[in-house]
Amino acid sequence: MDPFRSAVLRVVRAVPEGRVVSYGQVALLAGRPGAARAVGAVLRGLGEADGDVPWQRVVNARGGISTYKVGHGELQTALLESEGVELRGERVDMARYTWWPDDELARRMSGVCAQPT
DNA sequence: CGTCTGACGCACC
DNA sequence: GGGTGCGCCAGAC
Repeated sequence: MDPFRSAVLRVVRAVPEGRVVSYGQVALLAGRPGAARAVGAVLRGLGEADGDVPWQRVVNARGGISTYKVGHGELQTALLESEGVELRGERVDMARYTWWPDDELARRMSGVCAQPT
């Protein structure tokens, strides 16, 4: 009942363990390029029923942990490290951990998943 | 409708 | 590297 929210959760759920994506990336993959802030708003509203959404794999474009602003920075960092993502200071090495769906997966996500060249 | 807000991003300085 | 400003989208009033 909320296309945007559904698309966001679908994309985030597709991110593999040990990999990360940025808010802007999620927005793009969800079919709303530019709606990075709105993605954060969706994740901010996650509840108990969304326990299968790996929100910790979403960081900002520079690999920074944005959840410190809402008091979840320590938790997110711990969760990421527990799945093998190394943090340099308070940031993730995006060149090394960023995930993009391959064509096959993109097809399965049945959305507007244009992959940047 | 108009305004404000923010788990953002980018161009600048 | 840090800091500022502005545009962005979706929601809440």
